[in-house]
Amino acid sequence: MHPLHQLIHSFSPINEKSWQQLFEHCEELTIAKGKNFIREGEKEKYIGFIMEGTMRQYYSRDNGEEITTYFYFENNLVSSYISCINNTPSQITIEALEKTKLLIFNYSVINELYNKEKVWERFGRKIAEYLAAGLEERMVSLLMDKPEDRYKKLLNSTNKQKILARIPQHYIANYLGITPISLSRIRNRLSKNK
Amino acid sequence: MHPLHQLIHSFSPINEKSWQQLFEHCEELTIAKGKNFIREGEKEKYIGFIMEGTMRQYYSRDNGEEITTYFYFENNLVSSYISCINNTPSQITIEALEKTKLLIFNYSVINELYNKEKVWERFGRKIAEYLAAGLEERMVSLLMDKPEDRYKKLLNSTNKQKILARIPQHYIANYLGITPISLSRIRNRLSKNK
DNA sequence: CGTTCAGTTGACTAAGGTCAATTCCCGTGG
DNA sequence: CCACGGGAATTGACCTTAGTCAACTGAACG
Repeated sequence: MHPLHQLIHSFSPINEKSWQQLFEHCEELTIAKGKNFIREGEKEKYIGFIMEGTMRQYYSRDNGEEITTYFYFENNLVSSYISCINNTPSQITIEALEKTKLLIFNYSVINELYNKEKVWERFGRKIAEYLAAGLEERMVSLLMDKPEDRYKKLLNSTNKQKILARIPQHYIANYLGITPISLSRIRNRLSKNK
Repeated sequence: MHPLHQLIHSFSPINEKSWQQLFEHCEELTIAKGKNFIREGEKEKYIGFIMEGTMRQYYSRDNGEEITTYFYFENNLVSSYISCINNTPSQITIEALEKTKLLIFNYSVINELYNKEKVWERFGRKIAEYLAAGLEERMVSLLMDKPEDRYKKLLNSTNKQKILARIPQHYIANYLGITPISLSRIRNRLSKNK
């Protein structure tokens, strides 16, 4: 089973025939380190599935400062999901942190599948629910935990290895909502206290 | 058209017959000021639709401190959505800030409708997408904006009237991620600077 | 080698948190 | 109708912690 088919299947059982309807519209795309998959302001809506590589998603402030909000690894779906569902220009940019191989398809394809078959509609629901649950957890952590606690949680997360090994520290910092300098101090503090 | 039917219809067109399948499982419930609709740890999953009243949703810390994460008004759906979709005990409590009239139904009802009809599955998708978009916006604001900015955004929001008029300030404060004392100072600062 | 950029460290600033006292508001009961 | 009680909001003094700015180190890469 194709890894993307497998991922989709884990949300909503999709048989081979239905899967082909998506797969026939997929293309491969390789993005070099430092290049973008999706750019802020863009209207073309693509969904990507990471075969190999690492990406980061960020918002830009007026002054050009970048605020990282997410990291993606192998077997993750990447896209400016909000801009797809609201049909608005993307507010985010998604950049490859290493050379990244993607399987991509246009959002309009998935949208048509939503119309065609109930199992695809269910897939859309499950994905959105999964996303909402993740966002809620993240939001609550930002409200309830101190930066230091959030860093500790990250150290205990299942993605720990991947994140710490493959993501530069200053991106992790603003993913946690703090400055790189501050994260450096937190790490210093933690290493001394035990 | 029943106000709940109307709300559902705005997400996914649902005809009278389909609507009745939900409506026949609805009950009315009135909750007195200060009483809870949903309690932390609870497993029974109900969805409510506010006919009249105001509610607030909060998480509890170990030390008993409450962190308010959302407010609900007339025509809003209220529930521990995450616990419904993950089928886990609720982490949140939803409390009536005034005497509140609800129309309620069990999540299992909606879940069966998801199985029965595609239009209901679509409704589920749209609701989840709507929720995800709202959560993302909120999360980004917590990452990018200073508390003062978040308060200013609240002052410009469409819900401004409702929130400021009907919600005690100390709940607004921790909705913004700050202490009531801090919010008081921010208000003071803003009133002096113009 | 030197250039570059990530990460650390130090000195200082700013802003929110904490604790405590005070005032304000509002509903209740005498 | 007024006095009282209690919670909400404000204010002041002080503390803690993250932000800012700048200097320095060190590793990566041409």
